[in-house]
Amino acid sequence: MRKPAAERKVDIVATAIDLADKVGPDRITTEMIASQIGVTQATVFRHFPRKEDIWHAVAVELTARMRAAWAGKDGESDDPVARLEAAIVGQFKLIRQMPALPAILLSRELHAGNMPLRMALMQTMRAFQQRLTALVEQAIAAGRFRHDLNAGDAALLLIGLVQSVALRWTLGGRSEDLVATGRRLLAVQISGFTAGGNESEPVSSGAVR
Amino acid sequence: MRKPAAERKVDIVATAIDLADKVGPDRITTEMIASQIGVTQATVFRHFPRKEDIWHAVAVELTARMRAAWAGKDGESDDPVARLEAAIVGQFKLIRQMPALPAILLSRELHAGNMPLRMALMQTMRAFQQRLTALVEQAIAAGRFRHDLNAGDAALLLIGLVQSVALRWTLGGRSEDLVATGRRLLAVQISGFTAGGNESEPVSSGAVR
DNA sequence: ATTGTAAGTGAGTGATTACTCACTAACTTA
DNA sequence: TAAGTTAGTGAGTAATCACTCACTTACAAT
Repeated sequence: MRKPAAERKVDIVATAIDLADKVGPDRITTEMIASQIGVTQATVFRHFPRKEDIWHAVAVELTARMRAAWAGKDGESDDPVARLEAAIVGQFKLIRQMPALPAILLSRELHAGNMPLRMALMQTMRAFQQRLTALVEQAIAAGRFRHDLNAGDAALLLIGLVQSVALRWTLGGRSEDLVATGRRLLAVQISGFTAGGNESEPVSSGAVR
Repeated sequence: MRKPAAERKVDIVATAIDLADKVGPDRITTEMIASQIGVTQATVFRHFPRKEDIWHAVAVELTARMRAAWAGKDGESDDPVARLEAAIVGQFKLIRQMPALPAILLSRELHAGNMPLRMALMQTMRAFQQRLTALVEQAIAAGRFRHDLNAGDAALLLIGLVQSVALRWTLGGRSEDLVATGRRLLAVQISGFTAGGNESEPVSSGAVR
């Protein structure tokens, strides 16, 4: 089946992401990609002259999805804590949907000798951090979080929460419910940020999902 | 220089760990190891018949060091919070000393098709988690942490803290001071666990290092 | 000194991999 | 329908890799 280049490129990127999950980002060969799509290996090189180019396209795709996952949704709440939760749960949902994400972001394929790409990824991370920092600041200003809380550090703890829950989920064979576990730990973390009554203030118990 | 097998094996394992940091765990070739030591490639195979055996030895070495790093030190404090801090700062110090550790623990080399090894690593992780959980429980019992804090979840947050700080340090070119950053965020995290006065209770300000 | 053993080597081998290229077949446009 | 363009292919190639093996050299014990 002959396809226009734009579609084939999408195929190749999607297949690379899929294989990254199955065999690991650095184990992917152009032959694997080709045979899974149902074309010959040479076809892959017609669309991406160097294998490295595939990874570049993958990175573009992933950063776009990550940004979309934490961006404000349509029916945005005016409660900063709820928005904070939404941004983080969004990441969990994205990872559940694309389990290869952590492995790809950490892979040498994207980092080794690829400064520009590396910088682009780190910038995306930093953007996420800034978004979280801003939300924490709003929560502090609204009196929902303690005033002595450092917003930047709190944001780093939240990012760590996402990373570590995702990591444990991946290494643990993905048996547990990523979003549920993430939500549970997020509640614990947030209760530590919360001002005044420490008494297990329930965190946005709404039926999300 | 001819060496007894025991020493050469140590050489090879140490070189593998060193190279894992420089080029990445999955990029290491037996030729790299050999030439860095100053022997021929065939020599490597005399001591480790299969490359996989090298990774097995590396894993044994690493898990031993990790356990040592969180184990109770000699002059053990009786304050559970101080011991908690010591266990975690110990991990930061270990990673500073062996920066390849995170990369190796996450590498496919150690996970792909190596169930027993995978299980052993996860058991080490679980042991760390249990140690932290126990310490958190003690801190709660001692009235230092909130009573409504779930010890297991708190331990997971602390592990996430270690993982994410180490990760950011690695990806960020190791420019910042890992132990200092780790200590700072640990203080923020612990202040969220702390009972009663939330007012930035300073965390074990002693001159540690 | 002789001999047995353990460490090291040189020179391979087959498998895998990214990448090339001359050529063909399928769509598109005139 | 003729001509041009774009996607796809078959058959390579050079490089790299883990691994092998017959052989040599260093060392220790007798």
